[in-house]
Amino acid sequence: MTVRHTVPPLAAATLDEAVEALRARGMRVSAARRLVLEGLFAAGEPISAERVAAGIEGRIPPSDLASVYRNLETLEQVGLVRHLHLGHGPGLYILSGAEEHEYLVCERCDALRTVARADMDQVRAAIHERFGWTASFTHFPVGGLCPSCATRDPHPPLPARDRAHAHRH
Amino acid sequence: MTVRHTVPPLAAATLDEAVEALRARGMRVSAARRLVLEGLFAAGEPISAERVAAGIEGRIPPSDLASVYRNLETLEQVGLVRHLHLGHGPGLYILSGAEEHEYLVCERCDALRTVARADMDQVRAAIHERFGWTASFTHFPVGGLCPSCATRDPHPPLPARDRAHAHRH
DNA sequence: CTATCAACTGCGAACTATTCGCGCTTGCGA
DNA sequence: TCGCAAGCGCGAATAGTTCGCAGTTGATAG
Repeated sequence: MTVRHTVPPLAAATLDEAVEALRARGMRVSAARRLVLEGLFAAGEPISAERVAAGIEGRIPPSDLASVYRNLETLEQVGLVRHLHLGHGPGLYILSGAEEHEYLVCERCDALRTVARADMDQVRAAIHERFGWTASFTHFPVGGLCPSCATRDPHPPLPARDRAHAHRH
Repeated sequence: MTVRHTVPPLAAATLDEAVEALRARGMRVSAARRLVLEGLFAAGEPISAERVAAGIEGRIPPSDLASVYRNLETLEQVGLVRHLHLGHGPGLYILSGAEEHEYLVCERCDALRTVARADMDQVRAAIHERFGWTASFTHFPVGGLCPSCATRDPHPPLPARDRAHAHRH
């Protein structure tokens, strides 16, 4: 996860394509590495290293967690994989698909919306115009409130799971 | 850091005001708690729990890290404090000032730009119009490339700190 | 087809960030 | 000024991730 988010994405449509990309750079295609790729192809959505190592609910054989992390990092350096953060909890990894995705998360209900990069272009333009920043929501999503949470009371009385100290008697 | 980012902010301009806010909710103002507040007022920028506990380079007496975390959480529940993530590394805490701040980080050079909430309103509007999301960049910043990194080569040849495996012989 | 050897693996331990359990202390209302 | 729950400080636990190292293996040269 220590890979900078400035590596150009390298889209591979299939496992074989990804494998080719690795070989083309003189990198080995070990069993463990191939397994990580298989896992990411099988998952098709952002997934934690832990879940890959555990075998993605039986879809691939379980493997060593440290190796999974190492391979995710390697694949990320190549550009085949990227990671993102959707709130607290572990980092999530995903293949850099042909179509780049960007994300919006609801900080109240954790709803996740995945959008094509192009759908965010107006927003990106607004940011660029105002701040000169070339924004990207692939690493950090757009946070905030989803439509339904925004409509409901935007500030619930209390976070529900802990109301200690919240009284006055 | 487990506090939802949906707690309404509570701005306190001075330590005394913050202390008053706590008392007004029947919460105690212990030495350790006051120290955390003093630290945040002294720092005036997003700061890690670790750094608060260490005494902010001698500006306040050092204190117990677990207590600092507990107090930050408590203060966050009240709305006096919020935290954000600027890349990897520890969460950073800051007082919710009178003027809400939002952030942009450069994912290549780590430059941080702090802007008033109002400055982001056009961007927020663009997001709202397109996705219905009520965006906020206080918890997750806008990621991307700062003006100067975007102008220079947006994809440096390699992340500099690790070019192992990067050859073909 | 086999040997070679650095890349890679798997395992355990280390590390960073954060939280918990618990017995002692203390802020504050009565 | 007393009582006692809120809060403290300490140590241990937990989650997520990385490191060190001895053993294994994929890709190439022969």
